[in-house]
Amino acid sequence: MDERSDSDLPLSSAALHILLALAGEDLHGYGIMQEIARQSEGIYKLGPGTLYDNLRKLIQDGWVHELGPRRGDDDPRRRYYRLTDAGRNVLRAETARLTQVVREARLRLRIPNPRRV
Amino acid sequence: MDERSDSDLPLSSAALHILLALAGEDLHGYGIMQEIARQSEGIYKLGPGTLYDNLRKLIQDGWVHELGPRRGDDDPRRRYYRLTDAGRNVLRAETARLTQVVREARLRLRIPNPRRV
DNA sequence: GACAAGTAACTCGGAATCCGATATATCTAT
DNA sequence: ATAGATATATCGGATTCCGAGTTACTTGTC
Repeated sequence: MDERSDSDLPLSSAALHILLALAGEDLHGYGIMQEIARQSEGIYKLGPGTLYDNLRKLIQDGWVHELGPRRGDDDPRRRYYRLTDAGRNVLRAETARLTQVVREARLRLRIPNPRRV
Repeated sequence: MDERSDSDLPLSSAALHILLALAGEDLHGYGIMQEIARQSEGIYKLGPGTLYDNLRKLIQDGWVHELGPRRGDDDPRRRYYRLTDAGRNVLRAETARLTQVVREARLRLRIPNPRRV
């Protein structure tokens, strides 16, 4: 079980949220922005600058790859992106790391652990 | 229930870890670096550049304040820092936010929730 | 007492990242 | 036909990161 993508951690908030959005389904750029806003209930918003900067880097690192436009009646302007296996792995590693961080924070802040998360 | 420090979120990794380190006890700069390395088991390391950049900003924002050197046999070079109430509040808010992020990630990655965190 | 290693605070400047304003064009509904 | 939402993308200033380096003190050990 190769678990060490640790040198890539921690992910920036932008990268984390993009990977998280793509973990559910393939999305195009605009869709990623909407999905992130939806998931975070508007707390975390990401503009086009940050999105495309990050998308470029994520592709370069091999964590995301571009699918191009879909066939069918889909809007042909859309360019879809998909999480790679490597991308899924870093997201998994970052989730594990954040779990520890949250646990530590709960301990220090005396916030009781939820019975069910 | 005033819960909205949301505009300050998300915290950068550096800020989060500094606040987290200080949530346990007052620490001096060097001690913060060590505590962070310890907490993350060496995964996340923070050099002096990032530390002091962030410390300056955290103080400016009123989330941390400086205590100065301690009396007694303590190393007189040490300058201690303490988390303010406001700092504790943002840390609490960020913890809540990250809890959601982790939950969402577990869902999407099909990682089962732990019975006890 | 001399020496080394570790502790401690802090600066510097290049690199990376953020991020909104802006541009351009297309699609959808009235 | 028009308006508003959808969609991709760039640009450049601002912010942040971050390690190398600087200075100096403390705590050993020989």
